[in-house]
This record gives sequence, C-alpha cells and structure tokens, in this order.
Amino acid sequence: MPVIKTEEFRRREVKLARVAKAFAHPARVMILRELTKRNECVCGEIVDIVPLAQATVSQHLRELKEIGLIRGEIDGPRSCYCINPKTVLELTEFFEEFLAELKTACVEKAC
Amino acid sequence: MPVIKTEEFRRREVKLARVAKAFAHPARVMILRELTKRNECVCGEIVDIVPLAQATVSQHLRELKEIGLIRGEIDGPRSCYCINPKTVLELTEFFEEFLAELKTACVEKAC
DNA sequence: ACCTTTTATCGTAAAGATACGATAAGAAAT
DNA sequence: ATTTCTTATCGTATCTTTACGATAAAAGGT
Repeated sequence: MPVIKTEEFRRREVKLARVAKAFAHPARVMILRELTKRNECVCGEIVDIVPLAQATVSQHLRELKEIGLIRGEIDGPRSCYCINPKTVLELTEFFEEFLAELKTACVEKAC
Repeated sequence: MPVIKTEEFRRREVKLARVAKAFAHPARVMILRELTKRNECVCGEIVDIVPLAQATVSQHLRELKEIGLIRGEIDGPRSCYCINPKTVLELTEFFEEFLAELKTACVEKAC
C-alpha cells in the first residue's frame, strides 16, 4: 500500500541537524572549547593552536560565526574572536532538550 | 615566531565531532526520535515515514547503527530496528557534558 | 612610502556525504 | 518452484566539506 510520506522534514529536525553540524568537526569543537576557556577575546591565537592551515582555520571560524556561536570583529590586521554567549546558551539548551528526550525515552523502556 | 601547533586533534574532540555528525542530518534525527517514541522494535515503518528513498533511508540507518545508537536485526525479509539504550545513554551523556561545559563558561563570563 | 604582520578570500583539488534507481538476497505465501 | 514482499547493497551522479597555497586587504611600524 502506498504510504503517505512526510513531504519534508520538520523545522525542528532541520535546526537540530544544523546545530549538530556546527559541532561535527574536531577543529570547531577545539575552537569553541578554547574560546570558552578565555575571558577576553582571542586575537588569532586560535590559528596557532589548531593543527590546520591558517586558511582552513579561518574557514571553520566563519562557519561558527555564521551559525552565531562566535562573534568576530574584523579589527584591522588582527581580528578578534570571542564566544557569543547568548547564542551558545540558546543553541546548547535547544540541543540539550533533544538529547534529554532521547535519554528519558531510553531509561523508561528497555526496547 | 614559529608556534608549535598541536600535531593532532585530541581524542575527545574527534569523538565529540563523530557523535555530533551522527545527529547532523534531519533524517537521522527523525529516525532516532521515531524509534524512541515506540516501545517495540519497528520493522521498516521508518522508510514509510522519512521523506527519502528506501535506499537512502537504509544508508542513514546503517550510519546510526555503525555508531551504535540503534541496533538492527536482519530478520529475514523484514529487519528490526530499535534504539540501543546503552549507547544512547553513553553518547548523549558524553555530549551533554561538553554542552554543559560550554554553557557554564558562557554564564560565568560576559566575554 | 614601504615593509611587516595578520587575517580573509579566491581558486581549486580531493575526499566525503547524500540521494536514488536498479538489483540482489532472503524469507514467507501460494 | 514461483511469486511477492522487504530490505540491503551496488553503481553512480551530484553536492558539500575539507584542506591548502596564493593572493589581497588592512593597519601599524619604520
């Protein structure tokens, strides 16, 4: 019998996937962890830490910036990146909700 | 000055990225959510729900299986997929730890 | 004005992910 | 045994990601 599929994915699933993707590379995880460790904005030290070429690091920084997890002021020769606390809180909480749902469902039933 | 970069990413970062990747597609999020909703193992209904071709769904199922989030018994003509509670708990908690770290760091400092 | 330093962007190569049709394979039903 | 149903796998096209070198751009120091 021809089952009616969902024509599209739901907004929530698409958003969850987009957030997950931001975390889906070691370099981006590293950058996020490094930026949260420091109080002030870090100017360029990230490139020195991440084991990748400068251009590649810049690319990853852009991706994190695009989703809003970090902010970057292009301040002349050196730019200034820092965590964007507002978005980090919003997105992590959003994702944690999803993880919590998975978890509680798993605790309840033994499949 | 020539800064010594980390030669490689750390294990934790690689693992975090791998887990995130599992969640980084709407189809996989949908599958996980669908499987946690049900008590029993679901045989094939997933293909009817996810808005993608059967072959593609099968591919996503394999990925989720590879990382251990779901289990699949190839039971003759119909296979039986279900959540793997043990791994789900382990990986979600692992990931939640990372998210919690980000969060607390953001709450503490106003960057 | 010129050099240096820092970082973004461009161009591009290579790898990986995604998607689907076609086909195989396995079991049950007839 | 043949047909039917279900799902995995193969082959393949296309898109995306990742990575890096080269270059541009922007500001400060000399």
